[in-house]
Amino acid sequence: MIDGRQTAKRETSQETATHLSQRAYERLREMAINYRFRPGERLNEGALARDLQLSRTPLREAMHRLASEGLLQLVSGRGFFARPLDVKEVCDLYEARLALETAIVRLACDRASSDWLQAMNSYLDRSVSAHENEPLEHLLELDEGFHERIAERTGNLELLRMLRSINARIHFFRWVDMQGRRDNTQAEHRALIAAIGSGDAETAVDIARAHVARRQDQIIDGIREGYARLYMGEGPQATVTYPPSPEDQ
Amino acid sequence: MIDGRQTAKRETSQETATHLSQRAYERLREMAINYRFRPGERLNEGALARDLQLSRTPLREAMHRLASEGLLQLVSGRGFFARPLDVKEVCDLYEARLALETAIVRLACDRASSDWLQAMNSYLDRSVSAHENEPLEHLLELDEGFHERIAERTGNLELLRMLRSINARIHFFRWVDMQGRRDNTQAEHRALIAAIGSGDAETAVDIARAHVARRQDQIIDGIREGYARLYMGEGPQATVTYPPSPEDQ
DNA sequence: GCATAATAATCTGTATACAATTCTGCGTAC
DNA sequence: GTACGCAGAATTGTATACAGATTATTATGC
Repeated sequence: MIDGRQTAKRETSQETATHLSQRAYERLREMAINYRFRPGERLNEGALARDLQLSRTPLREAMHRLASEGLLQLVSGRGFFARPLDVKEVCDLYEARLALETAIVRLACDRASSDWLQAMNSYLDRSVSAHENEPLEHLLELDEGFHERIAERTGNLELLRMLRSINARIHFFRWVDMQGRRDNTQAEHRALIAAIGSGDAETAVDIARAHVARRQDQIIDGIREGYARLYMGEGPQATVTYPPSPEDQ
Repeated sequence: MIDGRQTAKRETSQETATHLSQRAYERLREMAINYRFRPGERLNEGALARDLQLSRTPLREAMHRLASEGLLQLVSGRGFFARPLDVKEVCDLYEARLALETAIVRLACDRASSDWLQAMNSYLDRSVSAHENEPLEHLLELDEGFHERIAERTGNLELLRMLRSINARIHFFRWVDMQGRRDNTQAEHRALIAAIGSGDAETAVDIARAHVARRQDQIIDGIREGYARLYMGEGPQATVTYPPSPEDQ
């Protein structure tokens, strides 16, 4: 485990203390998304259960769900592992995101209302006011929220679900990506909303593609940078053990 | 690497003695896909565990995975439910499938090789020879296999994973759909492969769209027919209990 | 010193136990 | 006849126990 175990960032406010399995899922998900576990690290169920103050039964239930979402790996007989920094996988995810965004934007063009356009613009207004001296994490959340709102607008919960799942898995790499160039995406977001509003699907798709597309070398650079960041000043990375075969997803 | 796992087709007889949790997952997945459970039915963990001859612990782990894939529903405090026949959900799934297929076909156009084209045509040859007097289930599997092979060809494991997940969830409705019109999809499949082979993305996408697209009323008809089929000669459907709110996915 | 084998410690996968909640059936009131 | 309430039964959610497998550690040979 890389960082402090209890982040307690804002889940304390809601903390709808439902069932332990659900709580474990939420905590572990947040940790996996942000690579709080070393890539490829084996997760010790006993220790994790102690940290989260629950027993292994609900913990394992949560871990099975996360494995099913691609945020953990389950290796038969050896337990659960944090996902490794897999270049191919991240490239695939970026490509899949591009495909999803394209379809989503196209659908949104048919289904946008003037009320919705106004709401989106005011969302961007709020975002721009927060753009200076804001923690990067927050800016990224705003960006994810923007795209997920477009997906919501399609009315298609399955497309939304898939987009969210992908966003969770590339979250860390987008965060690293933003560290390098803290550029302004506002203009592109405005243009995208405008194109959607005018129902011009081709223009909207072009904007979206230019906005979300990453060249493979950019992605690889981001992963390399992320790797360095994760291990900067940390203990010996030789302790990292990779699972032999991803025979389970 | 893409197809490394057992394709969940012939594990029915003598289970490869992996872990119980995995076995429960495969069995339950097959049951859920084919609506062996009544829509909306609550699944009794004790009874299921007895039937599958295992304890509730691995069973629940499998159920959590299936819930995460949308093949079961988890309602807090009340347990797991078979997914209901939700018109909106199935329409969303068909629409998402169309979006995925579009993107997949477009990518495949760039990445098809002559060897691969030949393999696909021989796959279609084998399919056509099996087209008469074959159980519908088998024909549907051949069709799913055809589309998943195209997805494999993109090299993108995430797109393939998403397509498989969607196919699992609409499998039953496609089966019902095929019952009505046992038409020949071979010609369209041939044309699609030809278009992919010539690298003509726009034509390929058009063919794919025409091939997989379903109008909403067609989908609704299929669901209605499926409903009738599920309850034909069955007990009173008043025993079916729906979960009050899908507060978990 | 290095590789290999034997042994101890740890960990996973599963079964079982149990408390808290939910469901069921019946009785009662109106 | 319908609605409400309550006790008993059934079920879920979680903790704990334990066997088998895996990993770490020590011992041994060269």
